[in-house]
Amino acid sequence: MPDSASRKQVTIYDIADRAGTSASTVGAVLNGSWRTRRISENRANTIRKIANEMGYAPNMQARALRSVRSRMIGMIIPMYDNRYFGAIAERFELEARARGLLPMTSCTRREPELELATVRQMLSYNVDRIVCAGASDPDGIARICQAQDVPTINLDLPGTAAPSIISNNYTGAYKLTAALIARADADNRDWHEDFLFVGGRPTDHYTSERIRGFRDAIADAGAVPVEDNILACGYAAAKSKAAFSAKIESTGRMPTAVFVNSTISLEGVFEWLAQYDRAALDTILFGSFDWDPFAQYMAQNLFSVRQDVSAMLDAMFQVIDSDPPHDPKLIQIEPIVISDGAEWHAETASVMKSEAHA
Amino acid sequence: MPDSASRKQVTIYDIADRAGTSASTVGAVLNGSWRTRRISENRANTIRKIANEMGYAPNMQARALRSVRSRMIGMIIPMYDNRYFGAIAERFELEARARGLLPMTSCTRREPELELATVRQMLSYNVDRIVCAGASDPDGIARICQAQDVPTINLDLPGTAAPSIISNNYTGAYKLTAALIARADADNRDWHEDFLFVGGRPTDHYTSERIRGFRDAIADAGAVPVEDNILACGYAAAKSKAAFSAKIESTGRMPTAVFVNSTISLEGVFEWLAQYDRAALDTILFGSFDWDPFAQYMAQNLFSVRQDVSAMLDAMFQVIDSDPPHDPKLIQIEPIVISDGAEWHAETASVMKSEAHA
DNA sequence: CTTTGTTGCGCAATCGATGGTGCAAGGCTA
DNA sequence: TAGCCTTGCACCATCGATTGCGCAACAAAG
Repeated sequence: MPDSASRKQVTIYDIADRAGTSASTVGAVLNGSWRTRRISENRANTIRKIANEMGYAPNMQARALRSVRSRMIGMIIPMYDNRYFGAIAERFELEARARGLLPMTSCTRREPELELATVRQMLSYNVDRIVCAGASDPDGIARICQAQDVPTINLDLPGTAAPSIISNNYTGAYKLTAALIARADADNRDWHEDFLFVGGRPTDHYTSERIRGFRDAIADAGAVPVEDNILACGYAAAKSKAAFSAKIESTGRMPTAVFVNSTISLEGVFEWLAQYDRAALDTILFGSFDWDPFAQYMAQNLFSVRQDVSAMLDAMFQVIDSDPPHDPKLIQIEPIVISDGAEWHAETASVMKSEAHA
Repeated sequence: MPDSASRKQVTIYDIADRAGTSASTVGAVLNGSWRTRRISENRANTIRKIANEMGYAPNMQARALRSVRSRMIGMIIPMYDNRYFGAIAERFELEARARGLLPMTSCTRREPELELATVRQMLSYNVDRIVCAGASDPDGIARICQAQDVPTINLDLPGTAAPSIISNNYTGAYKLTAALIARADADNRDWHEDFLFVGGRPTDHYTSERIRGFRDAIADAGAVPVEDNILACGYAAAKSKAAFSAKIESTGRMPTAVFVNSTISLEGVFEWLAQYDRAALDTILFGSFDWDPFAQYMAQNLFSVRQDVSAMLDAMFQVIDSDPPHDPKLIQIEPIVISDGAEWHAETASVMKSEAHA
């Protein structure tokens, strides 16, 4: 029916013509406000029928222009290259769509400039809300968005200017460390001098919390954390590989246990071992903060922290759905420690001294 | 400056007020059409200065409403849970942004219904173009989009109604199979009866092409492909695990080599081996169609096909940028075989009989 | 001093949906 | 039968950017 050049989309005006009514009536019927506008049941039915026949779909640009709300929700996320962020993106899209929102996710590679540019671009399109997952500067983004009355919410990394939903990195690291210690003790292996922490930046929230959990778990096991064993060398595989390599060279022996701070850093450690000491893959106790299916099968003794993406996103959408809006507050979700594909339960959890924020 | 409720965004009217000119002049200056509208250099400069001061950003909804083009480009993709699609999404966003387009990627979980619904939703927002990556029914989608004059382009899976950029699955599978055979021969191991193909659906394009490459490589090596060894059991890890398990039980021995059709299927195979025969991880020759960093370190002898995402997306954007638009045509990009982290070169490549499409 | 051109810019319609307001027709009461 | 209320709908301004058209001012030409 629509001739190629002239008419691209069916509009309420087209429907109004066919139905012999006005566009405002059609609009009211099709957007659901017809009851309050006192359109008769009959007319509503005819209009809906015609709209169906003609294949009407609202022009969201026009709707957004007029009503200010666009029904789009944006999300920035560092990258898609690990299971954690992949799962976040997937779940986010699912939940957004379930609410009739158009999800717009964009990966910003942990580059602060790109994060800001992307947020500004999203604001240009009048997104109703922005989720900042693992953003470098969530408060800066929140400020820009607040200027345009667009609420934000932080995921994975906390901010002070908007509600934040994050994993409890402290307890996750504590439990992971405790699990490695329990296994080492069970195997009668001495870990006191040979327990490494590899990867991450000491300045970021994740890493500082995880190091705190690592230290506390060691201390609670009656040992003294060896500061030289904490190699917060950055995340990149190449960096963790280099740091691990240097450490091995300087001590001249393999560690008993290694806490690796991110799967990307774990890649580096595994690459080194696959290259220079394959056998060690079966003897070293690995702890990985973040889970990956292959990593899980790779080493004999790998414990992983799997962040509870479901729970995090449920909590986030609960905040989003809430009315009136939440104050900025921090919600921490407990991650899960996994060993051999199953959840690991800390018998030692009770000895944890301080779960509170530092 | 803007009081919270009244003014959310700076508009061309605000700027016009301040500059003492008309909105159309401001609009022309800020969208670049001012030269053809004969606005003086001076005025253009003042307007730009004021726009900067006031932090102007165009309302894309309004622009799209008027000019029909939205400067958004959509992409549907099956999932984010492997490196291949993750890399595609990341690269797509990068290139789109470089062209001033807002990328909108959405994962549709290989569900045809969800794919169509998502496409329709994107059309509602007037996206300028849609990329169908790994879509179940690219031609169906193309038809819907053509009705609204929105061009589509297929990635990863071909269609007939729009240009398609895909990996050469046939040569990839051929080379991967040849690499495994070469290794087995070098090790003096008999593979003739013990070469499995695991994973995928025999009806989909990927799988049928890869099976064809698998068969041809075996035939070209002078053997007869064993049909019972082709376990196209679906992709899911649980399915490949079950199929692999059943095969082992029925033959009572480990295969010499396994061609695994997707990393997700590889997960299932590795899971079974990690559970029941860890030692076999170091003896079986694995071929994985798709690359994963951990899988790469996992087994002693793993060859992977890494699809050339860079080349694919370059080719795709070349088609997108081209004017006049391309006819539907198929562009095949050669994937890369990787062994021990480095590209593997087929000495045997020359014996490949038919690289042509079946 | 009139005609013809050029430069520089403003006016107003337009895209499609929304929602305030107005108004006719019919029913009901006084 | 006038007055009033309810029902049912249409009219029109509006959101912000784009664009065809027109017109004033000034210069150059005749």
